[in-house]
Amino acid sequence: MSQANKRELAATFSPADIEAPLYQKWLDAGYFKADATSDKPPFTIVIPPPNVTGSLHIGHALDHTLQDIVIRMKRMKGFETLWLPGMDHAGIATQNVVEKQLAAQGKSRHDLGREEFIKTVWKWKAESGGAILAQMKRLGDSVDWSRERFTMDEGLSKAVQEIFKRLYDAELIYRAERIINWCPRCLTALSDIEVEHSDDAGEFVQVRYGDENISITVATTRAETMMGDGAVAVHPEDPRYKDLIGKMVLLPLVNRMIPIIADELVDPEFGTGAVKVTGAHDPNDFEMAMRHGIDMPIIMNEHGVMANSGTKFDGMDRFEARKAVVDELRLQGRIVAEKRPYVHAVGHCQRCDTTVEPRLSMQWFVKVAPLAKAAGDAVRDGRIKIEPEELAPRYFDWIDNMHDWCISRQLWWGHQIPVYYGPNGEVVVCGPNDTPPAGYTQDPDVLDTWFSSGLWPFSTLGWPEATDDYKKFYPTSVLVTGYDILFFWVARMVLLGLFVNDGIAPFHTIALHGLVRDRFGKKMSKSRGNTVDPIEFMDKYGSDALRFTLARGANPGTDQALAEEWIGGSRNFATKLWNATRFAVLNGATIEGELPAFDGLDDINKWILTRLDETIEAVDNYLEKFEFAKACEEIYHFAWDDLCDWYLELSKASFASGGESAEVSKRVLGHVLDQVLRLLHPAMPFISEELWCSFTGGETLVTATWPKSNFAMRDESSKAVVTQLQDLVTEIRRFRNDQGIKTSAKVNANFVGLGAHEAALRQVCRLEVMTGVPGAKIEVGKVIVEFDLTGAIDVKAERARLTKDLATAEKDRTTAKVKLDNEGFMAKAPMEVVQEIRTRLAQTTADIESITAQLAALPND
RNA sequence: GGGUGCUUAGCUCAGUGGUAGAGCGCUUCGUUUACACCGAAGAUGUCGGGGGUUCGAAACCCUCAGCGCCCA
Repeated sequence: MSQANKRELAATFSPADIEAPLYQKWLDAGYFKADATSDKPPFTIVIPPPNVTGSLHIGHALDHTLQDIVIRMKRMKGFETLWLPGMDHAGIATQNVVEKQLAAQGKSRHDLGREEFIKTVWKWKAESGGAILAQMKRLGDSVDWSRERFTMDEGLSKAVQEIFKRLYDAELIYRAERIINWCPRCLTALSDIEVEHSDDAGEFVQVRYGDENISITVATTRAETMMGDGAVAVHPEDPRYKDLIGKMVLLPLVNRMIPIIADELVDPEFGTGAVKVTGAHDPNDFEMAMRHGIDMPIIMNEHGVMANSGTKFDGMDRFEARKAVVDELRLQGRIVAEKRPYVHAVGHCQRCDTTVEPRLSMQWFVKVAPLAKAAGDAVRDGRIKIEPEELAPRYFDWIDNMHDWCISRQLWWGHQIPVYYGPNGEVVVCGPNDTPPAGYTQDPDVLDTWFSSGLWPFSTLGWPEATDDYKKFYPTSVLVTGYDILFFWVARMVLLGLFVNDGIAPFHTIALHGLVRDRFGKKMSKSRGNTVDPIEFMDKYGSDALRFTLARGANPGTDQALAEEWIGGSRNFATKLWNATRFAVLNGATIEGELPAFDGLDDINKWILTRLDETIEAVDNYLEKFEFAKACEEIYHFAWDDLCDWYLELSKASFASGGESAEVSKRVLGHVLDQVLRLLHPAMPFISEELWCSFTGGETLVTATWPKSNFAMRDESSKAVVTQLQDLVTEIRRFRNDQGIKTSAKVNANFVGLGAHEAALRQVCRLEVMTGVPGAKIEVGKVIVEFDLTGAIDVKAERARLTKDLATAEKDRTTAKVKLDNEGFMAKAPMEVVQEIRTRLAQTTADIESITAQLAALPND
C-alpha cells in the first residue's frame, strides 16, 4: 500500500468527474487483457455481438452490466478472464441502412454493382458503424479490446467456409426448391423465426368454383392467388364432398379445369370445408400439392406483383389484385359470402414489417434433425445448464420441433455462399483453403447472419486453427443473454458448436435475463413513445447508478420495469457510500496493521463483522447463481442499513472517546469498508474503485482479491445484543418523537438493567446523565429508561403510544394463545415451532403487564 | 388453436408450509460536526375469487376470472 495513492475525496460526489479517467486508467494498465499463456484457470464470456448498425439501448445496458458483474467477480476470484467484444455484420439490417443512404442520392445498389456496393458498406462501417463500442466504454465494460472481432473479419469468414463445407460433406446442408418466407421489399428469403406473426384484419371470402355441371365453394383469405390454383381440396371423410373427390372443376377467371382432391390436412370445420390448393404460394398447399402431384404455377413475381397468370390482373400489386379479383368474382356472381374484417395471423418481415409472401424458390437449407437432437440432448443430459431452468421447456419445445433452416439470403452484404457451379451444372463446395476450378461461378447468395453468429464462441477464438486463445479459452464458460434471442442465436450456437466439437458444448451455462420495460411494466417501443436512453441516464446519474439499478432489478429470466427516479435512488446510494467513506477517513479508519483478534472485540464490532461475513457469503452465492437482484439487495442493505445507519452511528462515541477503543473501531471500520467496496465493485466499478483507492492508497480493485467468507468471524450472540440495542434506540426515538422532543435536543435520562454500550446509546439517542428525579420511563425488554422531563411530559401522547403498544401486544398474545390451545398444533407441530410460540406468549404477556402498569401510573390529563 | 407464466402495499416487484417484505411514492417532524442525493418516526395489504389438503397456506392441489409471453 502506498500512501501516495491516497487522495482526499471531494465534498460532493460527481460521477462525471471520475468515470472517464478511471476507465482510461484501466485500459492503460491493461487489466482487461487476457493472457493465453497464464497458469490461472480460464473464465470466458463472449459478448452477444450487437449489430454494427446499432447503438447502446437499455437492453444492452442490462445485458452488459450483468456480464461485466460476472467477469469482474471472476477476475477478482483469480481466474484468467476473457470477455470478448465484437459486432455482428447484421446482413439485412446493414444492407437496409446503406441502401437507404443510396436512395437519398437517388441510387440503388444495382446502380453500383455488387462489388462497389460491398465496398460502400465497408466504408459505411468504418465511418458510422460500431457507435456502440464507445458507449460500452461509458458503461464500464471490462472487455478485452485487443480481441475485438467482427463477423465479417477474415478469420471468421474462414470459419464460416470451413463449417459450411463440413456440414455439406456430412450431408447436413442441401439445396432444394421449397416454399420459403419471402420479403417482397428486402427481396430475400427469410427463416421461420425472422417472420413475426400478428393478428391482422383481412378478409374472408367464399367463392363458387365450377360450372353448371360441377361446382364447389371454397373459402379463402387470399383470393388473388387463385390464378395459381392447382386443385381444390376437401377432407377425405367429409360427407358433403365425398362424391366430388376425383372430379374436375372449373377454375374461374383463368378458365382452367382443376381436380378436387382429398387430404387429411383440410379442416372440415374451416369455412366451407373446401380449400383452394395454391402450391407455389402457400406452405400448407405446397405440402398437399407435393403429396398429390398437383401443378404449382407461380403467378407472382419477387416484388409481390401479379405476373404470368395470363389474366388482366398481371402487373397489379398483390393487395390491389386481391380487391380486383373479388370485385370481378362478385360481378360474375361467384361470391357466396364475404367477411370483413376477418382477423387472422399474418406474417411480417422482422426487419421492415412488410407482409411476408410464401414463395416457391431454390434455396440452401441446413438439415437440422440430427443437429437439433444433439442440441436438445446436451441440455437434457446436463452438459449445458439453462438458468433459470424454468426457461428450458421453451428451448426444448423449439429445438425438438425445428424445421430445416433456410440459410440462403438474396442479399449482397454477408458471407457469400462458398459453392461454385461448373458449366455443366457441377457443384463444388470450397473450404477456406480450396480454390474453385477455373470457369466456375460462385453462388450469388449470402448466408443468414445467424449462421455466422452461430459460430461466434469459437470463430472469435481462432477456430478452425488450434490457436493459443482457442486452446486456453474454449469452450467458453457462461453465456449471458436475453431470452429473446434464445432461438435466434443461443440455439444455433449450441447446434453448430456441438457439431464442430464432437459433442463438446460451446458453454456450460446459459444465463438468461429478461427485457427492460417501462415503469408500468409495459414493453418499450418507439410507437408507444416510452423508450429511454441509457446514455442520458449515465450523463444524469452516472454509469454506476444505471448499472446498479439494472442489476438490482434483474431476477433470472424475468422482465424488469425501469423508472428514472429509481436510477436516482441508486445515485443516492452511491452518494451515501461516498459520504460514509469520507466520514470513515475523517475518523481515521484504516486497513493497516493486523485486524484485532475477533474474540476480544465488543459486541458492536463483532456484530458488524458477523453481518459482513454473512453478506459476503450471500453475495457470493447469489452471484454464482446469477441472482443479480438478490446480490445487490444484500449489498445495499448491508451498506446502508447495517453499516451507515447503525454501525457508524453506534461507533461515534467510540471514535470520540479516543484511546484503545477508538483504535479498534478504526481498524474494524477500515476492514468492513474495504470488503464492502470489493463486493460492490462488479456492480458499481467506478465509485468503488475511486473510494477504495483514495481510502486505502491501493492501486486498483479490478484485480484485487474477492472477499471470502470466514465463519470464524461470526458471533450469533453479538447479533442478539445489537438487535436489543436497536430496539431500545427505536423505542427511545419513538418516545422522543411522540413527546415532541426535537432530535437535536439533549434529554436527561438513565438506564436501568442495561449492560454495556451505554456511551454508544447516549450518543445515538442524545441522552445526558440524569441527576434529578425521573418524570417518565419506558420499558424495552428488561431495560428501563428513565427520563427527566421536568414534569413536561405529554400525557395524552404517552397514553396513545402505550395504548397502541398494548393493542399490538394483546393481538400477538391472542394469536399465540390460540395456537397453544389447539390440540392438533400441540400434537403435530415441530418442537422448535411450539417453543417459539411459547416464548412469544411469555414475552407478550410480560409486555402487557408492563404496559398496563405504565398506563395506570400516568397522571390524569 | 397449442404451450407457458403471472395476479402480494398507490406503482414496480421479492417472498416454495410457522406473527406479510423491499425500492420508489405518501404523512409528520427535523440542518444532531459523513450525507437534505440526508435523518427519525409513521400510515398503507380479506397476498385475484371460490373450494380443498394441513395443527398451520401468500406458498401445495382443484376450479373460475383477468392479464401477459412464446409457438402455430
